[in-house]
Amino acid sequence: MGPTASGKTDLAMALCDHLPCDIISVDSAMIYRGMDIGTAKPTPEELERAPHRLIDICDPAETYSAADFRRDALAAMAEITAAGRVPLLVGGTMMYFKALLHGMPGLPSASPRIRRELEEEAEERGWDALHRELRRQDPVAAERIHPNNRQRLMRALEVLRLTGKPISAFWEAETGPGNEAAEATGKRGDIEDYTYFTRWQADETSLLPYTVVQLAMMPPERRVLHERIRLRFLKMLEAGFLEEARALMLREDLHPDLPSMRCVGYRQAWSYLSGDDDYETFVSKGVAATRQLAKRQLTWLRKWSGVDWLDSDDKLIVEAALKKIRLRTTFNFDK
RNA sequence: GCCCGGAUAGCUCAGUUGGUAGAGCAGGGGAUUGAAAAUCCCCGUGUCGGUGGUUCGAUUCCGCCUCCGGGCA
Repeated sequence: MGPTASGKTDLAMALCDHLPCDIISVDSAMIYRGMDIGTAKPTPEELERAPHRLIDICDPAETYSAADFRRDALAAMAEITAAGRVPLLVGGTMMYFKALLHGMPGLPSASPRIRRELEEEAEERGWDALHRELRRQDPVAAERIHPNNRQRLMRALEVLRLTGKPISAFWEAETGPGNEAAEATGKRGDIEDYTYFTRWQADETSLLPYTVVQLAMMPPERRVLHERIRLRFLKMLEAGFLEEARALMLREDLHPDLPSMRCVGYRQAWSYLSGDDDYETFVSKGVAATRQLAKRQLTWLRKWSGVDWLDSDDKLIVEAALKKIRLRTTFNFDK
């Protein structure tokens, strides 16, 4: 784990030279085909050397979710371990790590139809009215969801309409065993991807049937990371990032509101290529958006429990990582 | 050389009828339960270019100086 541009891919590939590992990407942007340069995806040569799973699994017109990731990652981990090897999960999408480690309550999948309806209602009645509706039907959720946060507000109302239950009941279900709401939900036939774990333990990683070693990497100083981010963005431009973005834009079926096109860099490239920003503005916005992403990733990591920290500037980072792995696991890597 | 504008937060600028100032962006902190590289919340002291003068008090008015635009020679 680590913020963008901290060097996760390099370390992971080096670890593969020492350990019988197969890599699983934990990255909500690298899942998209045709989005290579801007996502800092490993090169074809690197992928040849160290194959990554869960890369290039979606078309940019598609959506993917944390729950999809959890399902796919668990399947990949089962395959890898069945082959006697060790899954190495590498990425910076902390929500995916969380979904994998802690599980997800049995919530219904997104419904484009209901989201469209809610958008239309908001158009007529205003978003405040929708928040007041949530406050009436699910005061617990309304308390935790800021009225300005339309995305979450919409999700809470969506769950309410799909299941007739407040989303907060599912949150509570996750933190205790044998919860009534969770069990009731489990019996519903219209709920997909039922992944709720009734087994609940205090240990943060206990939901997975694996020994988990969590390594987080980051430069000791933020400004070092900022400089790496700037240089990497300039490198992407040299490598033809704008041509890649233009090719996506030329597709009739893609638009700027898609999750894929909202990815850092692609969103700013879209504005530039549409003529909304000049080149200089595009570059500075792209770099700033990447810094902001790194900041949010660090907010997750700072409070993450059970991580071993690595200094990404450390020349001996591979050795340091190996040491921590040996310390925390009984797996015999020498065999 | 002369004339006219500018000079205020890291950047772009607003403002102060004279009582030491505030927006956007950037930056920092936080939240995060099926869009998460998403979405949202909170955080604003800076010799108001320098220096003299007027004034109880100047970032604000006046003089000079420096720098940056633009114009005229």
